[in-house]
Amino acid sequence: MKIRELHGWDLSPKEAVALQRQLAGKISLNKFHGSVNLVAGVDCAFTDAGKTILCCCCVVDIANFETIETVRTKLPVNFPYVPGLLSFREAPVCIKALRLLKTLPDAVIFDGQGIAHPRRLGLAAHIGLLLNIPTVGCAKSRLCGEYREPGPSKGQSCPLLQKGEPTGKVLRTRDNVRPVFVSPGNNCSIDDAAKITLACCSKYRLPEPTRRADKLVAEFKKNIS
DNA sequence: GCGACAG
DNA sequence: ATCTTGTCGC
Repeated sequence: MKIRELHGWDLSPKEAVALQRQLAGKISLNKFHGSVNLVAGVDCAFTDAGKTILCCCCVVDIANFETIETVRTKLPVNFPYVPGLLSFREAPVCIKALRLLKTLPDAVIFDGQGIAHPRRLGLAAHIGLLLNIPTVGCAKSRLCGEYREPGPSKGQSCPLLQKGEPTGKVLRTRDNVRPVFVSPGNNCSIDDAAKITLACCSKYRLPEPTRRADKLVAEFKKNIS
C-alpha cells in the first residue's frame, strides 16, 4: 500500500515530544463510514541484542478469518524505548512493512495505543496520519488514563478517561480474561475502534490480525537467531 | 521528591 | 520487548 511521509524519524527525544504535540492536532476522530472486511495487524520483535527490530503484518478477512497476505521486514533500531515515544522506535519498520503489502486493507490494528496517550499521539495515531484508512491501537496494558473494571463477559467495556475526557475503551475481548486497551489512531471514532477490534476477535484475547502478526514475528525471529 | 510508565 | 519451565485451569 502507498504511504506518504510527513517527516524524518531521526530525532532526539525532546524533538520527538515537540513533534507529537504538533501532530496531535491533525488527528481525525470522525465516525468512519465504510465497511471493514480486510484488517491488517502489525507487530514487532527485537533480536541482535536489541539492535535490530523485526516487523510483520498480516491481513485478515474478518468474514471468515482467513489470512489474505503476510509480509515481514527488519530495520536497525534507531531510538530507545521511552514510555510515550514508542512510535519513534517502532513506526519506521511498521511503515516499511505496510508498504510491502499488495493488499489494501480497510483498517489497521497496532499493538499499542492510539490517542490514549499523554499527548494524544500513540503509535496507531502517529502512523494513522500517514494513511487514509482507520487505524486502531489495541494495547495489552495501560499507558495512561483512568477506568473502572469492565464486566466479565466478552464485549463489555468501560471508558478510558484522561482528565475526564474519553480517549478509548477498556474492552473485554473474551469471557473472564484481562481486558485490552483500545483507542482510535486516526480516521475513526472511539466506538469505531472498539467495534473494529471486537469484530476481529474470535477465540483469543487479542484480535486475529495482531495475534497472527505476533506469531509471524516470533517465527521470523526464530529463523534469524 | 515519589510513583507510573504501550513495547 | 527480552531472559525462561513447569504448571494450574477451562
